[in-house]
Amino acid sequence: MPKQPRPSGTLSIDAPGRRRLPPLLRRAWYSLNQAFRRRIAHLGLTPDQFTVVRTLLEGDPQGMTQRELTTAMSSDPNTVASLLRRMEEAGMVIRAPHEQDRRAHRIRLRATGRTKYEAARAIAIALQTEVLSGLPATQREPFLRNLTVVAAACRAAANGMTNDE
Amino acid sequence: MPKQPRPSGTLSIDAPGRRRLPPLLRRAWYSLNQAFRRRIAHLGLTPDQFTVVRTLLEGDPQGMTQRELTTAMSSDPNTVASLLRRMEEAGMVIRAPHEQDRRAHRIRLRATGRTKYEAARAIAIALQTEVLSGLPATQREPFLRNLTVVAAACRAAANGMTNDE
DNA sequence: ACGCAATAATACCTATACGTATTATCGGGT
DNA sequence: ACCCGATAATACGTATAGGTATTATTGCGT
Repeated sequence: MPKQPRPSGTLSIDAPGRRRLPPLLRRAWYSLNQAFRRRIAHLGLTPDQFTVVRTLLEGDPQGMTQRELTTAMSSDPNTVASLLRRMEEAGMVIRAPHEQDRRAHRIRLRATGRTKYEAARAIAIALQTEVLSGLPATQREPFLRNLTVVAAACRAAANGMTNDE
Repeated sequence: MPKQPRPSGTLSIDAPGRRRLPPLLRRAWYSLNQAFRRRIAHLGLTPDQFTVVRTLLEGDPQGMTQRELTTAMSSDPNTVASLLRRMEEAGMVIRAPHEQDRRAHRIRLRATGRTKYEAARAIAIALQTEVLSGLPATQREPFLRNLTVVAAACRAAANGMTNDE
C-alpha cells in the first residue's frame, strides 16, 4: 500500500513520508518506459524510436526538420541526431534535403518504420489502458488535465531558467 | 498554445488531440529533470546522484546494499553500480564490506556527499514548489495521490508485481 | 559435508541525454 | 555585395538505462 495520507501541515515539505512530485514522476516514467521497452523489444524498436515515429506522423506531412522534431519531443538536438542516425541505418527513416534551407533535413518515414510503429501502437494503447485502469474512471480525465498543467510548468522551468542568462 | 479541451468521446484513444499519459509523463519528467540538472550543475552533482543520496538517507542507517538501493530507486543494478563507482571516485560515498554477506556492500554516505545534497535539496524543494504552483491548491493533493496510484501501476506493469515500495 | 540453484556485484555492450565546440548556411543590416 | 550574428546539424565527451554474461558467495536440501 502507498503510505497513508497525512495532513500536509505535519511534515516538512520533503519528509520521506510525504508524497513528493519528483520521485513519483521518476518512478512512473522509468517503470512505464521499461514496461513498454520490454513489450516492443521483439519488434526491433525502442521507446524513443517509437516516439520519433509518432511525432513524425503528427507533424508536417512534407517531413519535419530535426529542429522541429526536437522541440516536439521535448528532446535535444544531439539526442535526436543520434536517434535518427540509427533509425536511418535500420531503414526506418530517410533524411532528405530541405528545399528551402540547405542546412536542414526533412525527415521522412519509410514503410519499415511505419509498419513497426503500427505494431507497437497497439501495445502502447493496451499498456496505457492497463496503467490508467488503476484510477477510478472519474479521476482519469482530471488527472490527465492536471498532468498537462504540471508538464507545462516543468517545461517552463527548464526553458525559462532561473539561473543566469 | 495547448490544444483546446475536447469531449473525450469524440476521438480515438490515441488521436493527437487527446491527452495521452505516456507523452505527458515523458515531457514532465524530462523537463523537470533537465531543469534540476541545470540548477545543481554548479554543485558537481547530477540528478541521479542526488536521488542516490536522498534514498540512502531515507534507508538503513547502517548502510543499504546496492540491491536495496536499486529497488528503492526503481533503477537497475548495472546503473547503480556505475553511479556508485563515479560517486565513490568523487568521494561522496564508500562501499564498505557487508558484515554478514561477503557478496554485498554497504553504501555509506561521506561528508562531501551530504554537503552537496543539502545544497541541492533546497533547490529541489524550490523547484517542486514552483512546478506545483501551476495547479490550484485544492488539486495538488488529489493529483499527487492519483500519481502515486499510476506510478504503482506502472511499476506493476514493468515487473509483474502488484506492490509498491 | 556436498551439490546447486539463487543472489550481489561486475564486466561489456548498445541506446539515450545532454553539455560544448565546430561546420555550413541563412538572413538582416549597412 | 559584404559582414556578422543566428541557426541546423554534427562531432566528441561524460553520465544514465538496462540487456546479457560472468564471478564470488550464500543458503537450502539431502
